[in-house]
Amino acid sequence: MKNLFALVDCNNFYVSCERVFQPKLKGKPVVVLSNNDGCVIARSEEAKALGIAMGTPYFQYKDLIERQGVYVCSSNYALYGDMSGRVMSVLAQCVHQIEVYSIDEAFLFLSDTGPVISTEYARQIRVMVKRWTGIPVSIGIGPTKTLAKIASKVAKKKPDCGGVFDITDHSDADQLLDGVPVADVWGVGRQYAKFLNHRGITTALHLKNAPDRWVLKHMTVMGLRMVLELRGISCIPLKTTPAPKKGISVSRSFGKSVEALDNLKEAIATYTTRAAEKLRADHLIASCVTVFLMTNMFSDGPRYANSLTAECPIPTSYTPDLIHLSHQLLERIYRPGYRYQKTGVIFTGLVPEDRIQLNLFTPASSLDRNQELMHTVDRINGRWGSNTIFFAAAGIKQPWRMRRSMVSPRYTTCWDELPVAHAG
DNA sequence: TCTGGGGTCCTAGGACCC
DNA sequence: TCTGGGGTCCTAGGACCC
Repeated sequence: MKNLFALVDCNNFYVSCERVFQPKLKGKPVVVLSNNDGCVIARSEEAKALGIAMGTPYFQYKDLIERQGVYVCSSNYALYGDMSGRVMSVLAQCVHQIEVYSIDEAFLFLSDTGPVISTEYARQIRVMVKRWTGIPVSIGIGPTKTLAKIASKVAKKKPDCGGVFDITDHSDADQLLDGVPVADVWGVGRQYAKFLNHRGITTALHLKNAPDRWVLKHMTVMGLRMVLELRGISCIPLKTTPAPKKGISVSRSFGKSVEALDNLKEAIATYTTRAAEKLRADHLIASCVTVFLMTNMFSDGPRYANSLTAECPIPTSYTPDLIHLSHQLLERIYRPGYRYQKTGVIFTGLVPEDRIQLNLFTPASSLDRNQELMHTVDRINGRWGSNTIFFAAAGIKQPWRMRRSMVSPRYTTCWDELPVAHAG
């Protein structure tokens, strides 16, 4: 029996989302910025051709961007998340087993008992996704996830392959792997790339042929798994049901640095509120809360970073209790006299909400009341837009809010911002 | 002036126990 | 000079992903 993986990868996903609703951006250089308009996190092909690199701070390109007329978008995750869901639901209709790997990627499992394994079928999937969502994708096929990943990169680069590349069809896969820089292998990041290059392992083929024991010693079992996958031995199975979450966190950099404890408390209350919403959406309660804060680690000036974790008296998803706890933690790590750049909250020890352990002093009825209150708040905010009801602790003016100066409308998730079609 | 956010997994080393 | 051995659990830190 033959089993294969296909990796479906949306091309320049965030840029493609913007282009679906702003067709004037087609064929033009476009970049999408991270939160706070910090760095470039997506680029159109035209922007890549101008030499704009991934992850580089926006301000470094301001001149180039102005000179070349590059169109700039602040990131709009409400839009991208919604578009992602649409792409994934099309894919789910095409195969029996799918792993949604990230906002813009999914692995499909192809076996000869399921849908037909063929580049022809993959091309049909591609056309369907484009027609139904407007998003262009590339598809790579291989005997392991790692090889499917490599194949998808080839699919993007080869002009004549129609967006689909099957590495198992390739007459000389080794020659192909020799053309792939080792840094492009899934699982090889900056540190390993430096280490490997230093030792003469510069291509995917070199890594494939590296001795097992040496790899195990220097790159742990993760490295060995990568090598075996390059050899066509599948070690990383498809995860069709998402693993239960281990943590939920919300953090943001400030639009400009913050010194006052009161402002930090507003920010922490805001992030805690958001994180608690996520908890309840997943029907979870948190046993532990961590709060962290830090100054800007890039700038000169005095630096300070700290974090503190505490256990909840009883695991909960009740926003007021969580804000109370995170404020206590913040006050304990706050030091006056620093210009803070970022703070955040992390919930861990997540358990399903129906497994709540009562303690002796908390009557069950008050928990029910709290739960009902939160449920009502979530429903109202879900219906009328987030922050229709909010906690006073989050503040109103929020001078610390992040920058998002060039954000596009929430075309698909907000009634007031639907795209408008003009006749004639 | 201006450098994202939210996750995962693995390992080494310390604490603790018998 | 010279301080057991082996297991488990937890945490911090480091690597990675998109």
